[in-house]
Amino acid sequence: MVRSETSEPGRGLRNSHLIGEMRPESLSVLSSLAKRVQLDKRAILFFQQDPGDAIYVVEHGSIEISIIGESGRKLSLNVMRPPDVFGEIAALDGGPRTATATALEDSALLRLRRNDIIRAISDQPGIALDLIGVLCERLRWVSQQVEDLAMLDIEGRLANRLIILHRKFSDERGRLNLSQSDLADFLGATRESVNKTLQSWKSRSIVDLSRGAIWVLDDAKLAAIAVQARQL
Amino acid sequence: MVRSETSEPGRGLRNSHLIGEMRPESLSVLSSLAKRVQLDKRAILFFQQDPGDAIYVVEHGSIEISIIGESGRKLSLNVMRPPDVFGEIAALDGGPRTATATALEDSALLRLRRNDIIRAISDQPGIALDLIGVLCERLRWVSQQVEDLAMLDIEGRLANRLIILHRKFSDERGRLNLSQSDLADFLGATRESVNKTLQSWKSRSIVDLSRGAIWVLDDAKLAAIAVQARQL
DNA sequence: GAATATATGTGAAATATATCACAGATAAAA
DNA sequence: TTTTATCTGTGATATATTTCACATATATTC
Repeated sequence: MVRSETSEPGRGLRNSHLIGEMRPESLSVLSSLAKRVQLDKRAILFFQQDPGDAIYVVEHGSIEISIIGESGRKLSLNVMRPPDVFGEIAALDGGPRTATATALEDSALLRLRRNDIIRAISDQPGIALDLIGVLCERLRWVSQQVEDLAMLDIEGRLANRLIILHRKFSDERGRLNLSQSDLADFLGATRESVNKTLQSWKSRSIVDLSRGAIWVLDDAKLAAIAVQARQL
Repeated sequence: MVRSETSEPGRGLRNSHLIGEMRPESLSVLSSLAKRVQLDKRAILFFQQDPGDAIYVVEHGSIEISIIGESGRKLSLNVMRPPDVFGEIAALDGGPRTATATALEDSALLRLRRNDIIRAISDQPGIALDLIGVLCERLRWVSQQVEDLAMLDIEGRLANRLIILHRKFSDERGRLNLSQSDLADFLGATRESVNKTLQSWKSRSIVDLSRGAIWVLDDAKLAAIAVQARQL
C-alpha cells in the first residue's frame, strides 16, 4: 500500500498549514526531519486502534479521515488536502489512532515521527505552540461535529456539510466531485435520505446534480436552511 | 454569579490532573499565576460563543460543560470535578468558547489567564507538553462522543455513558446521583426514552432506580450491552 | 458494442425515537 | 400539614429515518 518512503525532505512542508502558522525559525528544524511517503489511491495509511507515532502533512492528493464501526458502517470526519496536517493525536500522546486514514487518490505525504517532534520542541519551543494551535483547531472541528449530530436533522446536517465541503473542494466551476454515498458517510445518514433531500433542493434550484457531482447554486439558501435547522 | 476572586494562589493546583502530569519545576511557575474563583450553585462561568481567555482547574465542586442549542435543547458533554481542567480551547487559541460551563454545586476553581500561560511556557517549555497532553485527552473524549452519537442507538449510548458516569461519580455505595433528565442530556435523548431503557434494565437487575439516583448493579452486563450495540 | 459495475432516483414498509398527555411519587416550601 | 414543585413511570400517537426492493442512468471493461 505504502509505495515508497524516501528521506528527501521538503519544500512541501513550507506550504503546510502547520507551517503556515509557524515561525520561520521552527521551519528548518522540522523540514530536516520529515520523510516523504507515497500512497496509491485507496491505500490505507493507518487504521483506528493501530499504534502509531507519526504526524503527517499532505503534499499532494487527499486523505480521508474516518471512523469505521465494527458493523462496517463508516463515518467520514474530514478530508485532508494540501497543506493540511493530520495524525496529531496519536503522534503526540502516544496512544492508538482515533480514526482511519485512507488515500482517496494517489497522494504524497510528509511524515514526522514523535521522537523527532519532541526533540524539535526542545530545540525550538515555539513549535509546541504551533502544535497547540493545530490541536485547538481540531477540537473545534470535532466539537462542531458533535453539536451537529446531536442537534440537527438530516436536512440541517446536509446543509452545513455541503457548505463546508463546497468551500473546500469545489473546482472553479463550482463542481463538487463527491458521490451521494460518500456525502451520506459525512452525515451519519443513508444515501437514500441524502438523495431525497438533494432532490427537493434541486427542485428549488438550490443545487444541481449529476453522477458523482454536486453543484451548489444558491449558497445563501443553504445557509438559511442550516440556520433554521438550529432553531427547531 | 461569580462570588469572589482573590489572588490567593494554590495548593489546589498541586492536586490537579493538569499538574498531575506535570514536571515539578513547572508547578511553581503556574501556581503563582493562578487566581481563585468561587461559584455558587447554578452560576454560569461562561457561555458558548463568549470571548474568554482563561483555563480553569476545579478545586472543589463540579462544573458541567454543555452545548445549548438555539432551541434551548442541552447536550451535556462532561462534568468536571477536582482535579479536572477545562476551558483550554479558548484559553489557548484565543477564539470563542465552544461550550457553556455551569456550576452544578457551590464550587471553587483556579483561573489561569492566557497571557500568563504563554509567558509560563517561555520560562518552562515543558508546560507546553503538558498542555498538549490535556488537549489530546480532550480530543479523544470528544471523538468518542462523535462515534457514539453516529454509531449507537439509545441503549448503546446509555450503557456507555452510564459506565463512565458511574466510574467517575458514584459514591462508595455505588449510588450515582443524577436525575434521568440529566442523564438524557448526556445522550442527546429524551427523558422518556431513557426511562424506558432503564426500566427494562431494572427488570433484568442490571440497575436499580430511585428518585434522583441510579445504582449500577451489573457492570459486566452493561459493558456487554455496549459492545453488542457497536456490532449492529 | 455488449457486458458489467457503479451511481442515482423513488416508492412502500419497518423501526427507532420523539412528542404528548397524564398519573403517581417524592421532595421542598409555605 | 398543606401546598407546590420536581421527578418518575407509561401508554398512545406522530415523525424522522432506515431498510428494502427495484428501475434507470452512467461509466468502465471486455
